[in-house]
Amino acid sequence: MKPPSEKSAGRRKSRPSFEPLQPHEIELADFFVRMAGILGVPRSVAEIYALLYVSSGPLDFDHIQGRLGISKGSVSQGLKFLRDHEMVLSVKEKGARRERWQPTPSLAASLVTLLRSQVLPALEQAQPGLQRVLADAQERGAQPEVIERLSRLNRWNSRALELAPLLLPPPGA
Amino acid sequence: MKPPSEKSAGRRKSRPSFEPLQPHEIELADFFVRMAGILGVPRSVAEIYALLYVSSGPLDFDHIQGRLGISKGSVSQGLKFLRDHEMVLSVKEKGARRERWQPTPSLAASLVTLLRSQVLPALEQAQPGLQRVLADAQERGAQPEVIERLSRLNRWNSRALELAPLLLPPPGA
DNA sequence: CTGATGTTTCAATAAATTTTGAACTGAGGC
DNA sequence: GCCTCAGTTCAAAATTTATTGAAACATCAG
Repeated sequence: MKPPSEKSAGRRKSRPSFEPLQPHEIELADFFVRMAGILGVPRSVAEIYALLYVSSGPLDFDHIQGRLGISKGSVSQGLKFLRDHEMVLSVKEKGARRERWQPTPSLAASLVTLLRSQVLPALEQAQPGLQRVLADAQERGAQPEVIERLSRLNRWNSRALELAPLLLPPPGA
Repeated sequence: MKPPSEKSAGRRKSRPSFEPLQPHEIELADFFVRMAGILGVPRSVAEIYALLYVSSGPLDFDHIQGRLGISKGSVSQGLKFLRDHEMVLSVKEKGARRERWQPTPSLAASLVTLLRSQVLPALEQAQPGLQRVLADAQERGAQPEVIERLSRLNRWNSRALELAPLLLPPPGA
Protein backbone atom coordinates (compact mmCIF):
# COMPACT_ATOMS: atom_id res chain seq x y z
CA MET A 1 0.00 0.00 0.00
CA LYS A 2 2.96 2.28 0.32
CA PRO A 3 5.83 0.73 -1.60
CA PRO A 4 8.59 3.08 -0.56
CA SER A 5 10.32 3.59 -3.87
CA GLU A 6 11.54 -0.01 -3.80
CA LYS A 7 14.85 0.78 -5.47
CA SER A 8 16.20 2.95 -2.64
CA ALA A 9 17.19 -0.26 -1.00
CA GLY A 10 20.73 0.74 -0.34
CA ARG A 11 20.94 2.60 2.91
CA ARG A 12 20.76 1.43 6.49
CA LYS A 13 18.18 -1.23 6.95
CA SER A 14 17.99 -2.26 3.30
CA ARG A 15 14.20 -2.65 3.44
CA PRO A 16 13.98 -6.30 2.50
CA SER A 17 10.98 -6.20 0.13
CA PHE A 18 9.40 -9.63 -0.22
CA GLU A 19 7.70 -11.27 -3.16
CA PRO A 20 3.95 -11.52 -3.07
CA LEU A 21 2.46 -15.02 -2.94
CA GLN A 22 2.92 -17.19 -6.02
CA PRO A 23 -0.08 -18.77 -7.72
CA HIS A 24 0.51 -22.17 -6.16
CA GLU A 25 0.82 -20.59 -2.76
CA ILE A 26 -2.36 -18.64 -3.25
CA GLU A 27 -4.16 -21.81 -4.18
CA LEU A 28 -3.17 -23.51 -0.96
CA ALA A 29 -3.92 -20.42 1.08
CA ASP A 30 -7.41 -20.29 -0.39
CA PHE A 31 -7.98 -23.85 0.69
CA PHE A 32 -6.86 -23.22 4.24
CA VAL A 33 -8.78 -19.97 4.41
CA ARG A 34 -11.92 -21.74 3.38
CA MET A 35 -11.55 -24.59 5.82
CA ALA A 36 -10.66 -22.19 8.59
CA GLY A 37 -13.69 -20.13 7.78
CA ILE A 38 -15.92 -23.05 8.71
CA LEU A 39 -14.55 -22.85 12.23
CA GLY A 40 -14.57 -19.08 12.33
CA VAL A 41 -10.83 -18.72 12.16
CA PRO A 42 -9.82 -15.39 10.60
CA ARG A 43 -8.42 -15.23 7.14
CA SER A 44 -5.08 -13.81 8.19
CA VAL A 45 -4.47 -16.69 10.56
CA ALA A 46 -5.19 -19.24 7.87
CA GLU A 47 -2.94 -17.41 5.46
CA ILE A 48 -0.06 -17.44 7.88
CA TYR A 49 -0.48 -21.14 8.46
CA ALA A 50 -0.71 -21.84 4.74
CA LEU A 51 2.45 -19.86 4.06
CA LEU A 52 4.39 -21.77 6.69
CA TYR A 53 2.92 -24.98 5.33
CA VAL A 54 4.25 -24.53 1.79
CA SER A 55 7.53 -23.00 2.83
CA SER A 56 10.65 -25.07 2.92
CA GLY A 57 12.13 -23.80 6.14
CA PRO A 58 10.92 -21.85 9.15
CA LEU A 59 10.07 -18.21 8.44
CA ASP A 60 10.63 -15.21 10.64
CA PHE A 61 8.22 -12.46 11.54
CA ASP A 62 9.23 -10.06 8.81
CA HIS A 63 9.09 -12.66 6.08
CA ILE A 64 5.57 -13.58 7.04
CA GLN A 65 4.50 -9.98 7.12
CA GLY A 66 6.28 -9.12 3.90
CA ARG A 67 5.10 -12.03 1.81
CA LEU A 68 1.52 -11.84 2.93
CA GLY A 69 1.44 -8.08 2.86
CA ILE A 70 -0.42 -7.74 6.13
CA SER A 71 0.19 -5.60 9.18
CA LYS A 72 2.50 -6.30 12.07
CA GLY A 73 -0.46 -6.48 14.38
CA SER A 74 -2.07 -9.20 12.31
CA VAL A 75 1.08 -11.25 12.16
CA SER A 76 1.55 -10.96 15.89
CA GLN A 77 -2.01 -11.89 16.69
CA GLY A 78 -2.06 -14.62 14.10
CA LEU A 79 1.09 -16.24 15.45
CA LYS A 80 -0.29 -15.96 18.96
CA PHE A 81 -3.41 -17.80 17.91
CA LEU A 82 -1.44 -20.50 16.15
CA ARG A 83 0.91 -20.83 19.10
CA ASP A 84 -1.94 -21.05 21.59
CA HIS A 85 -3.48 -23.84 19.59
CA GLU A 86 -0.19 -25.62 19.15
CA MET A 87 -0.32 -25.32 15.40
CA VAL A 88 3.13 -23.80 14.96
CA LEU A 89 6.50 -24.23 16.58
CA SER A 90 9.28 -21.73 16.89
CA VAL A 91 12.74 -22.83 15.99
CA LYS A 92 15.18 -20.63 17.81
CA GLU A 93 18.63 -21.06 16.40
CA LYS A 94 21.33 -20.66 18.99
CA GLY A 95 22.53 -17.12 19.31
CA ALA A 96 19.82 -15.80 17.02
CA ARG A 97 17.54 -13.05 18.21
CA ARG A 98 14.59 -13.60 15.95
CA GLU A 99 12.23 -16.46 16.21
CA ARG A 100 11.45 -18.52 13.15
CA TRP A 101 8.24 -20.41 12.69
CA GLN A 102 7.12 -23.65 11.13
CA PRO A 103 3.95 -25.71 11.26
CA THR A 104 3.53 -28.36 13.91
CA PRO A 105 4.30 -31.81 12.46
CA SER A 106 0.76 -33.13 12.63
CA LEU A 107 -2.01 -31.14 11.08
CA ALA A 108 -4.48 -33.64 12.50
CA ALA A 109 -3.29 -33.03 16.03
CA SER A 110 -3.48 -29.30 15.39
CA LEU A 111 -7.08 -29.58 14.35
CA VAL A 112 -7.96 -31.58 17.42
CA THR A 113 -6.39 -28.93 19.62
CA LEU A 114 -8.32 -26.26 17.83
CA LEU A 115 -11.62 -28.08 18.15
CA ARG A 116 -11.04 -28.88 21.78
CA SER A 117 -10.42 -25.26 22.58
CA GLN A 118 -13.66 -24.22 20.95
CA VAL A 119 -16.02 -27.01 21.88
CA LEU A 120 -14.88 -28.03 25.34
CA PRO A 121 -15.44 -24.73 27.09
CA ALA A 122 -18.93 -24.57 25.65
CA LEU A 123 -19.71 -28.09 26.82
CA GLU A 124 -18.32 -27.48 30.28
CA GLN A 125 -20.09 -24.24 30.78
CA ALA A 126 -23.35 -25.67 29.52
CA GLN A 127 -23.32 -28.74 31.74
CA PRO A 128 -25.06 -27.33 34.84
CA GLY A 129 -27.45 -25.26 32.77
CA LEU A 130 -28.55 -28.22 30.71
CA GLN A 131 -29.18 -30.26 33.83
CA ARG A 132 -31.25 -27.46 35.23
CA VAL A 133 -33.27 -27.19 32.05
CA LEU A 134 -34.02 -30.90 32.20
CA ALA A 135 -34.96 -30.85 35.89
CA ASP A 136 -37.14 -27.87 35.21
CA ALA A 137 -38.98 -29.66 32.44
CA GLN A 138 -39.54 -32.70 34.63
CA GLU A 139 -40.91 -30.62 37.48
CA ARG A 140 -43.25 -28.77 35.19
CA GLY A 141 -44.44 -32.08 33.83
CA ALA A 142 -43.51 -31.26 30.27
CA GLN A 143 -44.38 -33.55 27.38
CA PRO A 144 -42.49 -36.87 27.42
CA GLU A 145 -41.14 -36.01 23.99
CA VAL A 146 -39.46 -32.87 25.28
CA ILE A 147 -38.13 -34.64 28.36
CA GLU A 148 -36.67 -37.30 26.09
CA ARG A 149 -34.94 -34.70 23.91
CA LEU A 150 -33.46 -32.89 26.85
CA SER A 151 -32.29 -36.13 28.44
CA ARG A 152 -30.54 -37.12 25.27
CA LEU A 153 -28.85 -33.74 25.10
CA ASN A 154 -27.63 -34.15 28.65
CA ARG A 155 -26.32 -37.62 27.97
CA TRP A 156 -24.46 -36.38 24.93
CA ASN A 157 -22.95 -33.55 26.81
CA SER A 158 -21.72 -35.78 29.62
CA ARG A 159 -20.35 -38.34 27.24
CA ALA A 160 -18.51 -35.73 25.24
CA LEU A 161 -16.96 -34.35 28.39
CA GLU A 162 -15.81 -37.78 29.49
CA LEU A 163 -14.33 -38.57 26.12
CA ALA A 164 -12.65 -35.26 25.53
CA PRO A 165 -9.62 -35.73 27.79
CA LEU A 166 -8.83 -38.97 25.98
CA LEU A 167 -8.50 -37.28 22.62
CA LEU A 168 -5.32 -35.50 23.55
CA PRO A 169 -3.81 -34.88 26.94
CA PRO A 170 -4.49 -31.35 28.17
CA PRO A 171 -1.58 -28.95 27.66
CA GLY A 172 0.95 -29.84 30.32
CA ALA A 173 0.77 -33.63 30.61
CA MET B 1 -38.72 -2.40 19.49
CA LYS B 2 -42.10 -0.92 18.87
CA PRO B 3 -44.62 -2.67 21.09
CA PRO B 4 -47.84 -1.39 19.59
CA SER B 5 -49.74 -0.43 22.71
CA GLU B 6 -50.18 -4.09 23.62
CA LYS B 7 -53.56 -3.59 25.27
CA SER B 8 -55.40 -2.52 22.11
CA ALA B 9 -55.70 -6.20 21.40
CA GLY B 10 -59.40 -6.21 20.91
CA ARG B 11 -60.26 -5.51 17.30
CA ARG B 12 -59.97 -7.63 14.24
CA LYS B 13 -56.89 -9.75 14.34
CA SER B 14 -56.49 -9.76 18.11
CA ARG B 15 -52.73 -9.24 17.89
CA PRO B 16 -51.61 -12.42 19.59
CA SER B 17 -48.75 -11.05 21.73
CA PHE B 18 -46.43 -13.85 22.77
CA GLU B 19 -44.47 -14.33 25.94
CA PRO B 20 -40.78 -13.71 25.79
CA LEU B 21 -38.51 -16.70 26.40
CA GLN B 22 -38.53 -18.15 29.90
CA PRO B 23 -35.27 -18.56 31.83
CA HIS B 24 -35.02 -22.26 31.09
CA GLU B 25 -35.61 -21.60 27.44
CA ILE B 26 -32.99 -18.90 27.38
CA GLU B 27 -30.52 -21.26 28.96
CA LEU B 28 -31.01 -23.82 26.24
CA ALA B 29 -30.96 -21.20 23.53
CA ASP B 30 -27.63 -19.92 24.81
CA PHE B 31 -26.21 -23.39 24.56
CA PHE B 32 -27.35 -23.87 20.98
CA VAL B 33 -26.24 -20.40 20.02
CA ARG B 34 -22.81 -21.09 21.34
CA MET B 35 -22.44 -24.42 19.63
CA ALA B 36 -23.79 -23.00 16.41
CA GLY B 37 -21.35 -20.14 16.64
CA ILE B 38 -18.47 -22.59 16.32
CA LEU B 39 -19.73 -23.50 12.88
CA GLY B 40 -20.62 -19.95 11.97
CA VAL B 41 -24.34 -20.46 12.13
CA PRO B 42 -26.14 -17.20 12.92
CA ARG B 43 -27.65 -16.61 16.31
CA SER B 44 -31.18 -16.28 15.05
CA VAL B 45 -31.04 -19.69 13.42
CA ALA B 46 -29.81 -21.32 16.60
CA GLU B 47 -32.50 -19.57 18.59
CA ILE B 48 -35.23 -20.85 16.33
CA TYR B 49 -33.93 -24.36 16.59
CA ALA B 50 -33.64 -24.12 20.37
CA LEU B 51 -37.18 -22.85 20.69
CA LEU B 52 -38.54 -25.72 18.63
CA TYR B 53 -36.40 -28.10 20.63
CA VAL B 54 -37.88 -27.17 24.02
CA SER B 55 -41.41 -26.75 22.75
CA SER B 56 -43.97 -29.45 23.22
CA GLY B 57 -45.62 -29.33 19.84
CA PRO B 58 -44.81 -27.90 16.44
CA LEU B 59 -44.84 -24.10 16.29
CA ASP B 60 -46.05 -21.89 13.48
CA PHE B 61 -44.34 -18.92 11.91
CA ASP B 62 -45.97 -16.29 14.06
CA HIS B 63 -45.26 -18.08 17.30
CA ILE B 64 -41.61 -18.33 16.45
CA GLN B 65 -41.44 -14.70 15.52
CA GLY B 66 -43.44 -13.58 18.52
CA ARG B 67 -41.67 -15.56 21.18
CA LEU B 68 -38.19 -14.78 19.92
CA GLY B 69 -39.01 -11.21 19.14
CA ILE B 70 -37.21 -11.20 15.80
CA SER B 71 -38.25 -10.04 12.37
CA LYS B 72 -40.27 -11.91 9.81
CA GLY B 73 -37.31 -11.90 7.49
CA SER B 74 -35.12 -13.59 10.06
CA VAL B 75 -37.70 -16.25 10.79
CA SER B 76 -38.14 -16.95 7.11
CA GLN B 77 -34.43 -17.17 6.44
CA GLY B 78 -33.80 -19.13 9.58
CA LEU B 79 -36.42 -21.71 8.73
CA LYS B 80 -35.07 -21.92 5.21
CA PHE B 81 -31.62 -22.67 6.56
CA LEU B 82 -32.95 -25.29 8.95
CA ARG B 83 -35.08 -26.82 6.23
CA ASP B 84 -32.19 -26.92 3.76
CA HIS B 85 -30.09 -28.73 6.29
CA GLU B 86 -32.86 -31.09 7.22
CA MET B 87 -32.90 -29.92 10.80
CA VAL B 88 -36.62 -29.21 10.97
CA LEU B 89 -39.78 -30.78 9.60
CA SER B 90 -43.04 -29.15 8.82
CA VAL B 91 -46.17 -30.78 10.07
CA LYS B 92 -49.02 -29.69 7.89
CA GLU B 93 -52.33 -30.57 9.44
CA LYS B 94 -54.96 -31.40 6.89
CA GLY B 95 -56.92 -28.40 5.75
CA ALA B 96 -54.69 -26.04 7.71
CA ARG B 97 -53.22 -23.01 6.05
CA ARG B 98 -50.14 -22.47 8.14
CA GLU B 99 -47.18 -24.72 8.40
CA ARG B 100 -46.02 -25.79 11.81
CA TRP B 101 -42.45 -26.71 12.58
CA GLN B 102 -40.65 -29.14 14.81
CA PRO B 103 -37.08 -30.38 15.05
CA THR B 104 -35.99 -33.39 13.06
CA PRO B 105 -35.94 -36.49 15.29
CA SER B 106 -32.18 -36.95 15.29
CA LEU B 107 -30.00 -34.04 16.28
CA ALA B 108 -26.98 -36.15 15.38
CA ALA B 109 -28.18 -36.64 11.83
CA SER B 110 -28.89 -32.94 11.61
CA LEU B 111 -25.36 -32.09 12.60
CA VAL B 112 -23.95 -34.46 10.02
CA THR B 113 -26.04 -32.83 7.34
CA LEU B 114 -24.85 -29.44 8.43
CA LEU B 115 -21.21 -30.43 8.43
CA ARG B 116 -21.48 -32.14 5.06
CA SER B 117 -22.93 -29.05 3.51
CA GLN B 118 -20.12 -26.90 4.77
CA VAL B 119 -17.11 -29.13 4.44
CA LEU B 120 -17.85 -31.17 1.34
CA PRO B 121 -18.07 -28.31 -1.14
CA ALA B 122 -14.76 -26.97 0.12
CA LEU B 123 -13.11 -30.37 -0.25
CA GLU B 124 -14.52 -30.92 -3.71
CA GLN B 125 -13.56 -27.56 -5.00
CA ALA B 126 -10.10 -27.82 -3.54
CA GLN B 127 -9.32 -31.25 -4.99
CA PRO B 128 -7.88 -30.19 -8.37
CA GLY B 129 -6.11 -27.20 -6.87
CA LEU B 130 -4.39 -29.26 -4.22
CA GLN B 131 -3.21 -31.76 -6.81
CA ARG B 132 -1.83 -28.93 -8.88
CA VAL B 133 -0.01 -27.48 -5.89
CA LEU B 134 1.60 -30.84 -5.22
CA ALA B 135 2.59 -31.42 -8.84
CA ASP B 136 3.99 -27.93 -8.92
CA ALA B 137 6.12 -28.55 -5.86
CA GLN B 138 7.45 -31.79 -7.33
CA GLU B 139 8.37 -30.15 -10.60
CA ARG B 140 10.12 -27.33 -8.85
CA GLY B 141 12.03 -29.87 -6.81
CA ALA B 142 10.84 -28.50 -3.50
CA GLN B 143 12.14 -29.79 -0.18
CA PRO B 144 11.11 -33.37 0.58
CA GLU B 145 9.48 -32.10 3.74
CA VAL B 146 7.17 -29.83 1.82
CA ILE B 147 6.36 -32.52 -0.73
CA GLU B 148 5.52 -34.86 2.12
CA ARG B 149 3.16 -32.32 3.69
CA LEU B 150 1.37 -31.62 0.46
CA SER B 151 1.05 -35.32 -0.32
CA ARG B 152 -0.51 -35.97 3.02
CA LEU B 153 -2.95 -33.13 2.48
CA ASN B 154 -3.93 -34.61 -0.86
CA ARG B 155 -4.42 -38.06 0.62
CA TRP B 156 -6.61 -36.62 3.35
CA ASN B 157 -8.68 -34.74 0.90
CA SER B 158 -9.25 -37.77 -1.27
CA ARG B 159 -10.04 -40.00 1.64
CA ALA B 160 -12.51 -37.53 3.05
CA LEU B 161 -14.25 -37.29 -0.30
CA GLU B 162 -14.49 -41.06 -0.56
CA LEU B 163 -15.85 -41.41 2.94
CA ALA B 164 -18.31 -38.57 2.80
CA PRO B 165 -21.05 -40.25 0.77
CA LEU B 166 -21.11 -43.09 3.28
CA LEU B 167 -21.95 -40.84 6.19
CA LEU B 168 -25.40 -40.15 4.98
CA PRO B 169 -26.96 -40.69 1.58
CA PRO B 170 -27.13 -37.48 -0.42
CA PRO B 171 -30.53 -35.79 -0.35
CA GLY B 172 -32.80 -37.83 -2.58
CA ALA B 173 -31.84 -41.43 -1.88
C1' DC C 1 -61.35 -13.43 -10.27
C1' DT C 2 -60.64 -11.02 -5.76
C1' DG C 3 -59.30 -10.38 -1.27
C1' DA C 4 -57.03 -11.99 2.62
C1' DT C 5 -53.54 -14.57 4.68
C1' DG C 6 -48.95 -16.50 4.98
C1' DT C 7 -44.26 -16.41 3.32
C1' DT C 8 -40.23 -14.93 0.76
C1' DT C 9 -37.07 -11.49 -1.12
C1' DC C 10 -33.71 -8.15 -0.88
C1' DA C 11 -31.88 -3.42 -0.33
C1' DA C 12 -30.82 -0.73 3.54
C1' DT C 13 -29.20 -0.76 8.22
C1' DA C 14 -27.18 -2.51 12.24
C1' DA C 15 -24.04 -5.40 14.58
C1' DA C 16 -20.03 -8.16 14.94
C1' DT C 17 -15.51 -9.22 13.55
C1' DT C 18 -11.05 -8.41 11.61
C1' DT C 19 -7.30 -5.52 10.36
C1' DT C 20 -4.41 -1.76 10.89
C1' DG C 21 -0.76 1.10 12.76
C1' DA C 22 1.15 3.92 16.18
C1' DA C 23 2.47 3.79 20.84
C1' DC C 24 4.31 0.76 24.06
C1' DT C 25 7.07 -3.04 26.34
C1' DG C 26 10.88 -5.90 26.96
C1' DA C 27 15.35 -8.05 25.98
C1' DG C 28 19.83 -7.76 24.70
C1' DG C 29 24.13 -5.55 23.17
C1' DC C 30 27.40 -2.18 24.10
C1' DG D 1 22.33 2.82 31.89
C1' DC D 2 20.94 3.72 27.17
C1' DC D 3 19.85 2.44 22.56
C1' DT D 4 18.14 -0.62 19.09
C1' DC D 5 15.63 -4.16 17.57
C1' DA D 6 11.62 -7.59 17.92
C1' DG D 7 7.34 -8.12 19.06
C1' DT D 8 2.83 -6.88 21.52
C1' DT D 9 -1.20 -4.14 22.59
C1' DC D 10 -5.30 -1.91 21.68
C1' DA D 11 -8.33 1.77 20.02
C1' DA D 12 -9.91 3.26 15.64
C1' DA D 13 -11.06 2.06 10.86
C1' DA D 14 -12.31 -1.23 7.48
C1' DT D 15 -14.64 -5.14 6.33
C1' DT D 16 -17.83 -8.76 6.71
C1' DT D 17 -22.02 -10.76 8.26
C1' DA D 18 -26.66 -10.69 10.19
C1' DT D 19 -31.08 -8.48 10.80
C1' DT D 20 -34.80 -5.73 9.59
C1' DG D 21 -39.01 -4.38 7.24
C1' DA D 22 -41.44 -2.99 3.27
C1' DA D 23 -42.76 -4.66 -1.03
C1' DA D 24 -43.44 -8.62 -3.91
C1' DC D 25 -45.21 -13.09 -4.32
C1' DA D 26 -48.06 -17.22 -3.60
C1' DT D 27 -51.99 -19.74 -2.23
C1' DC D 28 -56.36 -20.56 -1.04
C1' DA D 29 -61.37 -19.42 0.27
C1' DG D 30 -65.24 -17.48 -1.42
